[in-house]
Amino acid sequence: MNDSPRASAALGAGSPGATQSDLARELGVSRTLVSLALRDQPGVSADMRARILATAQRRGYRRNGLAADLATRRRTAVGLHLLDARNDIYSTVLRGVQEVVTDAQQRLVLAVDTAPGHPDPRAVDALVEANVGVIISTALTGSKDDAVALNARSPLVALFRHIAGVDSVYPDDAAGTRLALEHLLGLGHRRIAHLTGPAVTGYTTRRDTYVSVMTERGLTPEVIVSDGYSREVAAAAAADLMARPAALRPTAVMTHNDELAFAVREAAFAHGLAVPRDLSVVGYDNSRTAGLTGVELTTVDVDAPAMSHAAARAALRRVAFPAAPCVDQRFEPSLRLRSSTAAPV
Amino acid sequence: MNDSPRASAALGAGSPGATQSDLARELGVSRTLVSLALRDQPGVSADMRARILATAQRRGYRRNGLAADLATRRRTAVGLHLLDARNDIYSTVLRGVQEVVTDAQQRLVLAVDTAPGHPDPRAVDALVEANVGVIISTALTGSKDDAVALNARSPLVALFRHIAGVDSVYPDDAAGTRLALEHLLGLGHRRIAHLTGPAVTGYTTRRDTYVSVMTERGLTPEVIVSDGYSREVAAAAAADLMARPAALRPTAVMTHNDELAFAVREAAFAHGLAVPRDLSVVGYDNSRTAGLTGVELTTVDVDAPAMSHAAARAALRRVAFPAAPCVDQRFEPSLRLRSSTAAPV
DNA sequence: CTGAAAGCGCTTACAG
DNA sequence: CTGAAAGCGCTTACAG
Repeated sequence: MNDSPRASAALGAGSPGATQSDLARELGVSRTLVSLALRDQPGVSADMRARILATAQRRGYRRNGLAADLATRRRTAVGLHLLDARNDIYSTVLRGVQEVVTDAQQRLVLAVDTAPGHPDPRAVDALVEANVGVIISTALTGSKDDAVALNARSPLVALFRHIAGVDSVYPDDAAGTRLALEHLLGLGHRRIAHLTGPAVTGYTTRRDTYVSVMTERGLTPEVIVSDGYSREVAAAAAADLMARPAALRPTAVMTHNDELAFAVREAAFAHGLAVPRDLSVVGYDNSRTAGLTGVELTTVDVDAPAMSHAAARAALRRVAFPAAPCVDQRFEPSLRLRSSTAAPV
Repeated sequence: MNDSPRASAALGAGSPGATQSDLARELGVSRTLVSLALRDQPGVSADMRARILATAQRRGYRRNGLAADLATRRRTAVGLHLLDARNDIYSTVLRGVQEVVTDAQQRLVLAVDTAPGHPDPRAVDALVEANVGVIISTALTGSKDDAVALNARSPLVALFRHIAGVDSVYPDDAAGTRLALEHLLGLGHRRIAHLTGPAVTGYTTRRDTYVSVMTERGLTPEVIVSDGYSREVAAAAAADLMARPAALRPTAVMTHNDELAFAVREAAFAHGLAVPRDLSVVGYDNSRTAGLTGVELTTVDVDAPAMSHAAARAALRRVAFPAAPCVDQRFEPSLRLRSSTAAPV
């Protein structure tokens, strides 16, 4: 019952929140002194500092980080703007960002856009109202001008997208797409479709590159658009594709992300098609699920953990040095070969 | 270039942040009036209100929610304390909570405990310093006393765990475990092992029930402990189990969550065992991954989306009515039969 | 080394 | 309907 320091401290602390004023009053010193001591700033005698710290400890003092930010006129919290947390890749992002931000003892405020393709200004607004000093966004689906304008008001880190004039951490999507496509072409596929999300600005490199590569090779590109980026939403578009007669069906599908690839797989199975025998599927992201036995999705690995760490560090840097030059960090993707692809029969 | 209202608004807004004082000065009125008008409070003439709103709009005024909270001495933000965001189930929780919190126009502050089993007080402290009004925690791995003490300082909503005296939203784990076990027993399994996470207080109902049920039936329970709850960390324990000679190996494994079940599957495959022919596996959570073709994990469905919504509503209620009676919401799990279980050979 | 004053952006009584 | 004053919990010059 008494073996847990946290429990006893909490119990001893009594009701909510002693403030610096409370401590100052109890010790008969000024609030300034308390503030200085608590932050380990110079200008306090060792003796006084020790007394203040001890009292703070005993009273269970907890600093109000928000009030401190307000007084400082600094905004130190990091905002994270996610597209749809159900995608595996965003869990990875969340974890990566959280690790770095927590290490730096900073706050992480979250906003999730639930309607991808129709970016919700409320999500970003909420972050701005929460007074964050920087926003890491994986959901910059607007124009570059929009992003640059937003960046001018509230610093931005674009994750997974490159925007000149804004801190950007992103994969080389042209290279990644080529990798995937060349793999399929090398296998002998010619009817290769591309399943992508809603036609939002930004994040179009994968699609554009797909079209270019196909055209270069004298092949006909076919872009299928899903209403969203989650496997649930994409189910309809995938089902339509699989319902075609064999002659009109692609022999391979490359998707904008792994979630869409899962939708294609499920649709294929539902139509009695085997993967990769009747259909090759290659995803994009190398999410954790892609590697499970029984799934084994060939996919483009963008090293999401590394990119998330980089984005978080860029965010922290931006908060610390508002005038620092823009970060422009491009990651080279690699192809992760698994068993969802094979030569067409 | 000019078709986006957001872009033009942002561009027109100029540099960071007009405050209420700025608006008041520009209009030659008091700050009180501006504050009232902006919050749509009574006591402002329609005319004045319109002028204030228009100016706010034009200047790109953005309310500082933190300063408002400070002035009000109210804490309205919701803190979410997660165990390890990589588990599918936590993505679902995050999404569910976010939906409800966003609808209520509230802030969501996040903390993730990366070292489950060794709960990190920093994570909760960070939330408290962020001045949240309530913390939804899926990671209450301490004693009930600890939780009750914490609750006294900063309101808590226990998600996935029942703690008397604290708002709790949780599955009936005894029933869920029985469902899973009876399914395996009905299939004819007798050597059934249970894979669980680190021996932390809390979240022990599944394990305890497993032991009870096995004992009731005159069978020998065998609890295997993994160092953590993620598939990566559990790989070692799962590999040990699968490396046993067939006679000592269980014919079925029931796990504390789906992540651990995935670890068991992979270990089984790595040892040349087929699921369910050589080994039946039943998970717990019905995460999204469990339903993928090729995975098809039999698992206990706890309806995580519904529980997350309930937890978020409980949190909002607690912020609005600090003295409200405790929520105690128990969900009945159901068994989701898929193809990872079969009769032993 | 210590303290009194002013202010961050907001809201809440209290007067007029 | 409108405004002057005080305060939320903190920090930052500025004096002594």
